[in-house]
Amino acid sequence: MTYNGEKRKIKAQYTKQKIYESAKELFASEHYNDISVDSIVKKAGVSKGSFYVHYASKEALVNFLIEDYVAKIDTDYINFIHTFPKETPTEELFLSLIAKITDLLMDIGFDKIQALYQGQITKNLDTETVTSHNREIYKMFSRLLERGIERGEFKTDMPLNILTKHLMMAMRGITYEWCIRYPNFDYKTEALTHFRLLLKGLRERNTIHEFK
Amino acid sequence: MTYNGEKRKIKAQYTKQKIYESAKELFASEHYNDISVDSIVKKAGVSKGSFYVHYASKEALVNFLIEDYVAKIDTDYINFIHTFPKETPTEELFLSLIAKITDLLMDIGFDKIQALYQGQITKNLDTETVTSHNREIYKMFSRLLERGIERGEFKTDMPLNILTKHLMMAMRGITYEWCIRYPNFDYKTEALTHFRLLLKGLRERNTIHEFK
Amino acid sequence: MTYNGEKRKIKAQYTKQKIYESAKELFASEHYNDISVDSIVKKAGVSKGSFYVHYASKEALVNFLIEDYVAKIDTDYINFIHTFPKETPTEELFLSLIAKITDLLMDIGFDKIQALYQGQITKNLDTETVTSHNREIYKMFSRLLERGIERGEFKTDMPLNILTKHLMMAMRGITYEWCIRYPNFDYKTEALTHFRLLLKGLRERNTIHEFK
Amino acid sequence: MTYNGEKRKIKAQYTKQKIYESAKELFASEHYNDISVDSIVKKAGVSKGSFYVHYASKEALVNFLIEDYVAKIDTDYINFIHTFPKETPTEELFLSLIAKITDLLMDIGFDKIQALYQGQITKNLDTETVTSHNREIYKMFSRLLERGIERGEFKTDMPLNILTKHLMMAMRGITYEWCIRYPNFDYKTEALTHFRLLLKGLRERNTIHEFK
DNA sequence: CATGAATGAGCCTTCATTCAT
DNA sequence: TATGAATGAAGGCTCATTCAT
Repeated sequence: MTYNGEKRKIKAQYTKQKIYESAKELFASEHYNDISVDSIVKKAGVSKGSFYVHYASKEALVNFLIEDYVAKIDTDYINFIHTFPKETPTEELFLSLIAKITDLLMDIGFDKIQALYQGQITKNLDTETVTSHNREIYKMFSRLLERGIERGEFKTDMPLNILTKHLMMAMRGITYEWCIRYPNFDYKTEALTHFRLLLKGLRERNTIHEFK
Repeated sequence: MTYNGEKRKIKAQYTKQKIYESAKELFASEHYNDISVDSIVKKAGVSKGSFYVHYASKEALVNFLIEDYVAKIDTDYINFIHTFPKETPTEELFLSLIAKITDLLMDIGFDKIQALYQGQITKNLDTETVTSHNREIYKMFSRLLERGIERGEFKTDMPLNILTKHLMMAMRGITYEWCIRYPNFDYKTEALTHFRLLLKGLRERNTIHEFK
Repeated sequence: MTYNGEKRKIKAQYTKQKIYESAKELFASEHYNDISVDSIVKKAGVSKGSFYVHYASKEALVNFLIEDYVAKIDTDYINFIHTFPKETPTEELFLSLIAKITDLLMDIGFDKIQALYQGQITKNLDTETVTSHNREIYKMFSRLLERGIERGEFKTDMPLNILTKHLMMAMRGITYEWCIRYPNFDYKTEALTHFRLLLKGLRERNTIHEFK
Repeated sequence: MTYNGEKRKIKAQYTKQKIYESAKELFASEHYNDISVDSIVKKAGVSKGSFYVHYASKEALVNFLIEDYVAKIDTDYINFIHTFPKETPTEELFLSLIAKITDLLMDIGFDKIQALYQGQITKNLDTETVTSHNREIYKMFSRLLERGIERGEFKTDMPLNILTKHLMMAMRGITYEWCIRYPNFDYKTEALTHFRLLLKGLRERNTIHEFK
């Protein structure tokens, strides 16, 4: 390993990064199908050949991009619950989490999220990574539900994991709605309203009749 | 006028149909963006020029495709409620409608619905027809909710139209989920479960605590 | 020749005429290259097949069109000179003729004339007919020049036919200018000014009268 | 930087040149509208993609073609007058300029000029560059007229700029004539004859000298 | 005579990928 | 590593002409 070799490696890394950042920005500002290798390398100020030195294909880069988004989303949830006092009602915690998620996604940017959802349905994108991201949210949802049930706030005859999946599906549904209604859709407010509606059905009560 | 060419007209109609069917099949088997006029005419066994004799543009044909799906969907809802006895609980009616919708969409075919949802988020497609289709479901949902409230089965502090919109959003969300999880997603069952969950929150009861 | 045969002939003539008229209008309203057989038959309300029954090709029809314009232009020149009293100065006659020509061409319409000039330079059009039209103007110019010379108003050391050709070329040049400058070009005024300039060079030196 | 690829650059330039030359030849041998990217690349022996590596569009290439013609035209006028002795009659200077212009245009080639005039009347071409070229000729004409008037050789009651415009129009008219009469039109001779005629009208009346 | 469906070459442009330098 | 010229299939669409009815 010579000094020169080290330098080259660093420079190469820098080039790769430039390509990556350019793609990221384009990904944010345009529709998925409008992004071309040409536009990426032009923005990055590198040659097309360089692109293929660092990434096997356009699709490969896009996959990295997705993973990155996912990683960012995952970042902050982890210790979320611990910031709340123990006596906080679980429903309140839940709605706070929803608010946090919507804030985060809006922070990431509508365009990227739309691209993500487009990608998912177009199947051009690897859903593996996206699914893995959801695992983090899944864990949060699951924990909160568990907490609610343990504390006697929630009651359900569904298995916990099934219930969790449905709440996640609801969250995704709202996000899809945001994607197709933007900008005429108040993402956060609608999400909160929707989850209030959903959680209502989980509340413990003394009613008797159970639907079939 | 003997030069009316009845035979030719029939043959022409056949050609148009062939193109239509080919597009339909491709639409079902491939991703929306992968469908080309070339692929359509090749499959139909006609010339490219022929395509443009019968359809103004590729987009026009796709719109016809969508409209037909939508028309098919609309067909059967109309007299749906009337097939049920008066004493049927509204929640049961509701779930039957959900079952009907999912049956219908599955009947139309996963591929077309996916294309529809793809189109909506990609904004390449005219959402006009789709929106109008939803109006029919909207009316059904709204009517059922009204019925439930009137009969003292449902209770809500939300305005009716807001509530209706949220239920529709939920339905769309489930359908989106179907689109991205297919074939590992039991559309009908999941939809029913999800709406059971949702409707639970609407049930009249004697509980006191109201969230915030 | 049966009655039916007669009727058919008449109807056929009518169809041909309809096609002709439609082409004429399109010729007037659009650029030459934008006229398609499709647009012509659509406007005429006949079938494409009919077009080829009556005209061998698109080009053939266009040639007929040109001939028609030319014929119209020719119509009125013929007895032009005779409407003026014998004592009218030839220069005045000349300028009147220029005014008449420009009036006529403007009456025919800028678009058609432009198409004509376009056609001439693009060589898609048969220049035969156009050339023949010019023969009429040629005759007029030639006669007037002769009159001027005979009456001692004009003087030139050029042969009459050469001189005539140059005046015609000037006329065409002005018209070309009109075509490329339209609508910011006062065709008639500029033509008159230009010919005043040209004719000045022909005036006999000891003549006194200054035109207008 | 050893990956500069000097050789490749040279080869690329050669390719670009090949495309350019092919377009030039087609431009010369065919009608403007018949030139296609396909025909150009076929003649050049390169791929269609290559075309778009070197030129943004077909129109862009055509514009380069025009600009180059124009640039060539502009080249030599500048110091033209100074090559003549001070005592040279202005009319003689004028006719020399006309001769120079016709020589130049013939040198550039009939085909290109025809394309230019075609483009101007078809309005498909940007007239910007063409108009700017004319500015140079305009200046020359204007200067010569001024000289003639100052030296008492010319006399006119028209404003200088109007007169200049008419002379330019005459020049253009002759060139248009050349375009539509070629090859049966002696461009240079006719232009000289025509301007002799025109300038005759400008001569001061008491001057004696008769040009050649 | 009239019809209009059918043709297919042609149009300009885009783009992911390859490879000699 | 880096370059960018070169590729060529593919994209949607136009249009003069033909021909079976």
